[in-house]
Amino acid sequence: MGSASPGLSSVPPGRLLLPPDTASRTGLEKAAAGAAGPERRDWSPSPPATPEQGLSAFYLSYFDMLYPEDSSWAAKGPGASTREGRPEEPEQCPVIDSQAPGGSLDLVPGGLSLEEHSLEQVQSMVVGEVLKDIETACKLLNITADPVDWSPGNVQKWLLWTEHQYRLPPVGKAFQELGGKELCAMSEEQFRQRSPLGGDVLHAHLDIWKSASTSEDSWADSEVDSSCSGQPIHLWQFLKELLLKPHSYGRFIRWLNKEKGIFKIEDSAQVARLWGIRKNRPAMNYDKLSRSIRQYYKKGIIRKPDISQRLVYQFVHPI
DNA sequence: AACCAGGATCGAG
DNA sequence: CTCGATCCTGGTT
Repeated sequence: MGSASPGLSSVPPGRLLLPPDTASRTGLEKAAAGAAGPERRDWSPSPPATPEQGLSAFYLSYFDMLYPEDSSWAAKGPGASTREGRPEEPEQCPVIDSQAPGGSLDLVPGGLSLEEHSLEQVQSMVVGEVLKDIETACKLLNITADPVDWSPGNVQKWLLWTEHQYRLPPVGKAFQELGGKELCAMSEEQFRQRSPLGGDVLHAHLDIWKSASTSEDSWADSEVDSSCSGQPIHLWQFLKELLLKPHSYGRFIRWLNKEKGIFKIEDSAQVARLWGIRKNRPAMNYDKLSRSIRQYYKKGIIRKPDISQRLVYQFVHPI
């Protein structure tokens, strides 16, 4: 049992989307069941705050892949009742800190909608993971994150890789000569026609890439703009800004406990880079950024949480 | 090696 | 004067 459930933040880059030998089977099914059927993904207790259509569809499935063991509430019999046995809303999501499995963090004081808050944190984390994995895959395959830009060769690479990751029957031939644009325009039905066995799953994964890359775009241009508001922005404001958009920045910085204002910087270099861009300070790095954060200690704006962890800070006056 | 704490200095506003 | 950038020393993980 120890083999599964990898430490999330310490996963080797080679892992990519899902450990082939642990959760591959179930994860695959979930990916198909969760992401492929966007019509009936009403599992979310509260409507997502963002307009992104596809994203919420694969939170569930992805969450499953990441936590093959702890997802009993969504577990379906292998191959059994896939369509009927639709998972209930998660009553209580497992604590989702990357490390610190033992003490970890106390989620929510209790009382109000625990599911919503936990769900939010799950979402921001999962989105971060998804984007990270896609980023890794892009580097590995030397393709862009946006499938629309893929050449026929890129499409083949992606197919090969996805087939390999998810143990799908090889279907490259069926999609030969197709560019990214055509691929993205294809319906799930058309995918199935070309590949009766794994077509629906492929389509589901392409969907994930599509929605992930659109959120990437919004990240790209919002990092330039929004400084045009005028007066100089404060670091703490900037950090809250990033935290407000987990879809865009969730892989860089995210809430560990929004109610308490506890957040974690997941990618210190990237956060520093964004801050440098915003302030037009190309030499910015995390060393300097963190020094500025430390200046907030005495001003009572940010502090270290009670249980001090690396890269984890806390707003003194959370909203 | 990366993170953390905090003193010192400097420039912009 | 405030705020943040930069640099630095020294400690911790």
